[in-house]
Amino acid sequence: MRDLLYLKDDHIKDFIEQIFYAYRETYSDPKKILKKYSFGTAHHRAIHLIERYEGITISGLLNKLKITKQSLNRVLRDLIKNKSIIVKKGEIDSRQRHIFLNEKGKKLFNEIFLEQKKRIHNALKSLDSDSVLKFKNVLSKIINE
Amino acid sequence: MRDLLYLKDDHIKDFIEQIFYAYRETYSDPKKILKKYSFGTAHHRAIHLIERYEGITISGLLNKLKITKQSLNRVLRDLIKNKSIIVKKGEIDSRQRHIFLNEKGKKLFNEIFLEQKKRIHNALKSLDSDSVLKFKNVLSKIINE
DNA sequence: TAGATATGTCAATATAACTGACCCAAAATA
DNA sequence: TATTTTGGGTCAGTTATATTGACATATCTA
Repeated sequence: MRDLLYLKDDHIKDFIEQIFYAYRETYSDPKKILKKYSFGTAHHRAIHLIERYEGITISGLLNKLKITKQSLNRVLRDLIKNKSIIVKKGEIDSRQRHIFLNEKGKKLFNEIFLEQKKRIHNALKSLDSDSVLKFKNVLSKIINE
Repeated sequence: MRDLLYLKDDHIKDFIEQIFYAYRETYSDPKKILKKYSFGTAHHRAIHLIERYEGITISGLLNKLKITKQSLNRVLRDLIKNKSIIVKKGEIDSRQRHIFLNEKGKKLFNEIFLEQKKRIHNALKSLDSDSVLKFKNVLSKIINE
């Protein structure tokens, strides 16, 4: 209870504000790269998840992105047209589509990631592992509710 | 250097993903409330900053929001029409406009904040003050670059 | 076979941003 | 004082990303 200090409203308001800045800055760094491909942040988020969860299905993406399938479809159409991703029918359940980055997509992802990495790397490099672990722990608590 | 583990690419990718989720969840909680007033997240962000920085000027808001003044103006027009904010000419520099929440705006802010507070409060309550301090420290490092 | 599930798509609309071109008034400066 | 800069406002058009709602199709499951 001696920690109640850290739960004061002003403190929480600061958090809310800082989370906004952190998101905005982290996701605006690679915008120039995306523009070269005529992509936006929506494409970025999809590419990110497809890289992280190789072979993810449409509904898997929908659950993570929390957008409608109409919105997702526009993004995926662009990525397919650009030949950054490929889509494979499920072997077990052939209704499902499994999505993968191909070579072009992997290159694009790496370009994007390199930009974002700079910021995070810079932030973390001066910190000890305890800070990093605790940061991640708090983040996950915020997400899980 | 023993902490290099915490800077591995996959770890950084996780961060980037989690920051997205944290932002999205934190800012989607109060959407039902905003809708009652026909406001969106753009209005929310403006209201938040006006509450935090009482009397903030237009250029102050622009610097924090990093949007164009045309975009900001749309939002502020709505808030003025709704009588949630008032705008005062600067006494020292009468070109400037200082923006304040009035009673209606304060009520709205509190309604919104209460929703957001739940999530953050829940996340922080089980944690020690060290975690909270370190979380905030990492966040600020990410923002400052 | 009937129903549920996974995906795809058409059309219209909403939200929040953008670019670019101006305007005015007031402050700062040469 | 004359000129330039700054702070703010606005018109018009466009783009990016999302929405709702309605259907369609193939495949899986009970």
